[in-house]
Amino acid sequence: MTTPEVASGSQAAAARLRVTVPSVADRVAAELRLQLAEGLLLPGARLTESTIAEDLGVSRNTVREAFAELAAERLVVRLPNRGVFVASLGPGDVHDVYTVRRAIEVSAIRAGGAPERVAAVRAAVEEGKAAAAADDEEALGTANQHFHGAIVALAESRRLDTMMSQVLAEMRLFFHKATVDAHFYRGYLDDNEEICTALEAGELDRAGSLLLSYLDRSEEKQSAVHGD
Amino acid sequence: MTTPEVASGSQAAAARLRVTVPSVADRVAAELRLQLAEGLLLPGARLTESTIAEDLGVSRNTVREAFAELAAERLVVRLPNRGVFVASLGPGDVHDVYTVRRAIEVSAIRAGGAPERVAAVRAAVEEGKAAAAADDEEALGTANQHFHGAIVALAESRRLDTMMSQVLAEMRLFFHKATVDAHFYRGYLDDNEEICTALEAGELDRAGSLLLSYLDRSEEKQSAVHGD
DNA sequence: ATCGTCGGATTGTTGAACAAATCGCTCAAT
DNA sequence: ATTGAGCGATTTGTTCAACAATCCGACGAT
Repeated sequence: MTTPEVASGSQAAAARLRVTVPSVADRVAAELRLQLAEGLLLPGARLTESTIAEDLGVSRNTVREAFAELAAERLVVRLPNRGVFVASLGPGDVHDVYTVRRAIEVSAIRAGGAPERVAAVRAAVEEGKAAAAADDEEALGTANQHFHGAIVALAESRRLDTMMSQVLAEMRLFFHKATVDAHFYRGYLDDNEEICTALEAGELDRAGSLLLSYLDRSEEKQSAVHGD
Repeated sequence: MTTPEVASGSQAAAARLRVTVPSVADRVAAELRLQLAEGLLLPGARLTESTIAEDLGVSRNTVREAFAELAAERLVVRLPNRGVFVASLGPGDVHDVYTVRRAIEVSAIRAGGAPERVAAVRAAVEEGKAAAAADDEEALGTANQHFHGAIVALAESRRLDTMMSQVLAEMRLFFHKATVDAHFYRGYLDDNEEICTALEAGELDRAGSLLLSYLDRSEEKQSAVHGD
């Protein structure tokens, strides 16, 4: 075979197995992603190429490539000739994001999944309960994300997985405002539990409906926080 | 306001209204996308930076940025230190792509849509019929894509729209093989018709089920063509 | 207050350079 | 015959410096 085994079915595995050091651009992107998630860079903030290049000790061109990555993930917006800014989501975007989540998550749960995938969902539920018992709001938030990530993972679709994680990354951008209410996720614990048991019982349609109603309620709350 | 109206709800409109010449990198990416769609660049083919830079009369760095765009869209795969190659999808990817389509399209049609959006779906159906009458296989294919694009558009979600067009772009990559059978789409005309009328009648669940079965059959055919 | 104009700062793009990695080949050793 | 080391050519990854184009804010004229 003259062409290397590019993509194809085994690409995911190959990419995962391949021993490769992430490029500098990738590491810059990762660093920025981190700062984004930590709320160090607030929505609307400007990212100046030269500044970041100096701060991270890399070339401006490399920063540029990193920006391209982040822009593709919608974490950042590029205004031609004006610069890149941390994406800020308005009410319309909140609805849009939830529309995507409804599509992805409901579809995944409706199709069910292998037992070990279902077990992963259960694990996320327990993780949430533990976090609640420990009064660890931070852990509660990540547990919630694990829960929804596990639901998408039911579909065993590489593309759906990345779409979901991108959407979750987008949401983290404005969660920093939302979590002023410390008990934000607490109310969803029972939802998750109920959805999970329905899933385990094979009542997929019911699980889907529950999930759907959860997402609707969640969207409503988020919209409220976001001055709709 | 110190920060420019970045993103937020009105970003889509702003981006659409803004008078901006696409950057050189964008134009390079567009050109490559075109060649990809035309089948000029076959899956597995290598894209050498310097060659393309010369051919299009741009800098190698600019080509690099274009590659980043295409890689984000999965049209191209980047193998570290080895180069970028036209993505080639294996049987697993076919299933994956259809999983995404099921999620997006079914979700969109189940939620229904504004009358003018439904009308757009109808228009795509008629477009397909006209193409069939004219024996224009090319037009038949694009009409089919318009149909499914219109279905997703029902949801009025910017993100779902771009996800769908990316998936369709991915599919075009291996449609070049699939369309050896000239009557490929012909059989789907009746499906589209039926789905559309169900949609117009407000029978959303039925429309969803029909669409789902269509996608399953379509996947099966594609998998068969792709040496499963 | 509104409207040009001008200067500074930042982005977009280029071209050249160099280290590092990969590939294909030769050639010797087993 | 196969393996493996070595080597040269090619290509990618990254940096740097430069320049045009664009944008922003301030300043000044009306």
